[in-house]
Amino acid sequence: MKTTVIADSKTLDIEKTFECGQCFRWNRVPPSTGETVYCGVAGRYPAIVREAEGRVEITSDSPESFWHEFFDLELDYSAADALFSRIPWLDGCVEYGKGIRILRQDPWEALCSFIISQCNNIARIKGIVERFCLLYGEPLDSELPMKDDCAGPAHAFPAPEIVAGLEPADLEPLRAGYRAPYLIAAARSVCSGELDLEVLKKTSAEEARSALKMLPGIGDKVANCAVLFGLHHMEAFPVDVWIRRALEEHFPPDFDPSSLGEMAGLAQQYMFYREREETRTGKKEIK
DNA sequence: GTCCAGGGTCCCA
DNA sequence: TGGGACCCTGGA
Repeated sequence: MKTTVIADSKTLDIEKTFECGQCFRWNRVPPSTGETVYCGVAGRYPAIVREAEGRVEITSDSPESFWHEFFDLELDYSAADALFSRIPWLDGCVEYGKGIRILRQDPWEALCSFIISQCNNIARIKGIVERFCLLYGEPLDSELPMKDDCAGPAHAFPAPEIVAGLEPADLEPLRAGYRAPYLIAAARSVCSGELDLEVLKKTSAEEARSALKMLPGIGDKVANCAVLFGLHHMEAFPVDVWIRRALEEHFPPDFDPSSLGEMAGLAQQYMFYREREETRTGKKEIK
């Protein structure tokens, strides 16, 4: 177990990164003075991430290189930021969202998380994911001093091999409703080799999207989220109710998000974060 | 207590 | 192309 500094807090803003809706397994620990602390699990590594005095440090068992990759610190966002900053309203989103990183999450976990997300709110999505991990995820050995809402031993995300052997009734405790059969179908497709998520990382975003949409319960939105957040195809641009509202309100009717280029997904996260934060903090009324 | 919307998808007219 | 059904929950 060791603690290492992985970034300055301008490059990586952990609050924005964990709260911009791309991940569901990181929880804020009630704040003590002057620091922001989250705990969660990435892959098989439980971790505590702390931001204070302009630095982000991580306590975990995993090598520093793992976290560099997870937080996408190798990729330079500055050219994309500059491009987005030339577009009215989106320039403000860049300012608002500076420090967001598109996490390199496990593709299977991302796929399941966004299957669960459909027609659901973020608090409930997190609850379902949490119960899923507790019930069917492998308990992880860790000396990490989990505390408060991170209490108890951490669990890995349930492996597709486990989920493939389940029946919808086995998932009833999740209270995932009609989404439960979709999770099982996805797991069976992965286990049979029909759907190979590692291969889809290397194909085009379009090919990956089409392959995912063959599965039941996966339409445009969920497929795009899995492609962006799980496969790290940065040009994917998921359109949900928040983004639709933003596009209608702030862009010309013929605006094509693909004009935002190969990093369009980053713009999507900036927009999503601004829309949600402004609504949450009351700077903006919901229509 | 009721009502409604929540990072959708699918099916059928 | 549009509307309803699908599960369930937190907040108004």
